[in-house]
Amino acid sequence: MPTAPSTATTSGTASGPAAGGRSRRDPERRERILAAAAQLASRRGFHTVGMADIGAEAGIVGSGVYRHFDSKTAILVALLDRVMARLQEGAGAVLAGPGDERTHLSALVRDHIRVAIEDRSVLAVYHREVHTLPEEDRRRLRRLQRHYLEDWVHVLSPLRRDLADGELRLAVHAAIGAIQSTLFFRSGLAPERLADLLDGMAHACLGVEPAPAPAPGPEPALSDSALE
Amino acid sequence: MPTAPSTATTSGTASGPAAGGRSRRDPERRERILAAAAQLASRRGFHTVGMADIGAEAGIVGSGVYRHFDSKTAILVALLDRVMARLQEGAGAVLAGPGDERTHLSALVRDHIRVAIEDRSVLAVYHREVHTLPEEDRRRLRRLQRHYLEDWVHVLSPLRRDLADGELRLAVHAAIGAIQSTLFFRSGLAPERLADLLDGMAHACLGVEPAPAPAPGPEPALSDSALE
DNA sequence: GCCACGAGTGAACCAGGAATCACAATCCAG
DNA sequence: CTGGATTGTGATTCCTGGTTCACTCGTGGC
Repeated sequence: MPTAPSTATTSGTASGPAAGGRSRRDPERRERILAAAAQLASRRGFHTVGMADIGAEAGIVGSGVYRHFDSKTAILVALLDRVMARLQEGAGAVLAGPGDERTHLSALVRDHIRVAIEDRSVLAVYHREVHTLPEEDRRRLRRLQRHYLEDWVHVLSPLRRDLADGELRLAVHAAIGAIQSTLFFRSGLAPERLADLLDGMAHACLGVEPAPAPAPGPEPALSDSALE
Repeated sequence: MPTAPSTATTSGTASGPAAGGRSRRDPERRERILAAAAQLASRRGFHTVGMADIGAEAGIVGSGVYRHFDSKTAILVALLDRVMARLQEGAGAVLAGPGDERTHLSALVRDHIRVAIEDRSVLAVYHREVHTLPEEDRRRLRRLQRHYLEDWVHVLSPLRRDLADGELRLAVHAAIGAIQSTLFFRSGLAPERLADLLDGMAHACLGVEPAPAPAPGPEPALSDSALE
């Protein structure tokens, strides 16, 4: 019925302008959408959540999402790009700082753990969905990922002269695998304890004694990131 | 057009009975389908591969798959059920055998590595797709998975009296995470070397010295399983 | 040899969900 | 205060891909 469109459409649902408490027009809607997508995708898998779901979780209707993203996959790409960027920045900062290889390596480990805890769900989505991306984006992200890994290998290499190149890579993958195992189950441990244990096991995989912890900077509260 | 159905339908395509070389009617078509699904899903993600793809890879047409499986998800369930069963059988055999806790734990590690190498792609699919399953199947598989993990924890517990319950679980997850990291990249290493390194790192995560290797049974050639 | 049945095929069906559109409400600039 | 740009909405379109169906072919038992 294209005619008579004004049959109390807006007042029909309970979620009118007065619903919830948030204003209708939200300046950080885009962030909310990303958070919603990350949350839902990490729980149910990206392809099983619809635009309607994402919208609903972000406080708008499905089609409204297209005001902020060109397509569904654009959301995914934005999400994965962001988490990859976080990892890179962290690694960059570590390697730019002072210290020998061992200190650097331990700092890399700690930073990865930090991201795994803070950006838990996004990193989980990354791990599960990179390979479903369209050719181009996948290639790009994979390249970044390779660079990131190369940083680890480069630092680990002088500490493990006994390992060949492929073996170094394997060790790095395993260490990261150990860390990221925490993405897929609820340990219930306190964040600090969790981080410590992961730290120990990652170092164990790498076969390197952890360097003494550096002076901890301003400590942001650990949670599942600003995104959520 | 229900009438006049005989417009040279069969002779149209070039893929007549003489195509390929395999006989048209294949007694192990079902296995071929599972292998195809595992292969494709591990590479591109289960939801991005269509029935047509699976069929094609298995040597038949898309709709033909329904002669062997009720639905697309039925294929996935069959796949995941099978790999979970493999893990369970392995663990069952280990625990039924002789030896103390350390021997058992090392055997569990080795068996998981075996499955990770032999059933590589299926295990990868499991890891990425369990949570997309319909409620019921997911619950069932998760329960089995929990039991399997409980076996590990139960054996590890007396060897790591210093760890609390949640911490034991974390260690087990991390060890398995380290092992399964091999599912997601090509190390290029020889299978034996790969297995040895993974063995070492898994034990390192668990904080337990590996028990001496048992007498190796009849050694089946390592490859990506009979499925592929 | 013949018949029944299982496996395979191509076409058609159909649902669900991504994307589009016209319109309403809101906010901001001038 | 007012007009334009922006954000949100509901309905509509459109298309991909899973599923069904009528039919054919090859095989194995009688």
